[in-house]
Formats: sequence, C-alpha cells, structure tokens
Amino acid sequence: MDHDQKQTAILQQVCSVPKGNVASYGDIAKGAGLPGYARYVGRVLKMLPKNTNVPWHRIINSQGMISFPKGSDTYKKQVERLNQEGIYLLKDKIPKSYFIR
DNA sequence: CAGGGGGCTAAGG
DNA sequence: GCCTTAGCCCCCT
Repeated sequence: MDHDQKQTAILQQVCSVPKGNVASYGDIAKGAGLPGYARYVGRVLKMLPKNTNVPWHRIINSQGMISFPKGSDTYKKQVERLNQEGIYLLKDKIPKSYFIR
C-alpha cells in the first residue's frame, strides 16, 4: 500500500464522520485500516488547503481536546467550525457524547 | 546515521 | 488535574 492510498483511505474516513459528530485521530486511522497511524492522520490533515471540503475540524485527540495550542488561530478556527454545527466545548474538551460510536 | 519535532495514544506517578 | 515514558507514524535538518 503506497502513500496515496493511505492518504485517500484516511481522508475518506474523515469525510465519513457525520456533521455534528467527532472522531479521534486514532479512530480515523483504525477505520482506514491503518492502526497506529494516528500521527500520520494529523500530518495528512495539516496539508489540506484552506478551502477544502474535508471536515478536518471534526477530528480531535483521544482526550477530547483540540490538538492545537489553545488560543492559536487554528485553534479558534476549529472551535468556530465546531460551534457552527452545534458542537460545544466544556472546559476546553468535547464531551464524549459527540464521539462516533 | 543521529537528533528533533509534529493536529497521537495509552499507561503510570 | 498535571507531567513523564514509551511506542507509534513520518518528515526534516
């Protein structure tokens, strides 16, 4: 399996997360058939263009927290996008009830 | 090759 | 809750 296929599989998994729900990097990797590729997922999402239709904001870490420095532009951006689909943080964390199950 | 660093994770103090 | 350790993927200098 080459790089492109992994990337495609990952992005496809990301796009499969319904609006109003979230998933962890590890979950995405797992669902893409690539257990252990959590960090790889983050690396892939990092290079997406601004205008992408891929819902990168629905991907968070296993602790339910946003994996950006709190207060950074990207952090705010992600929070805004989540709020826009009815997802709200509690003490900087996203409640478990939003996770895909 | 060595070292450092990322949108990570699970386990232990 | 915090921090460290070890393990995971990869990339860059």
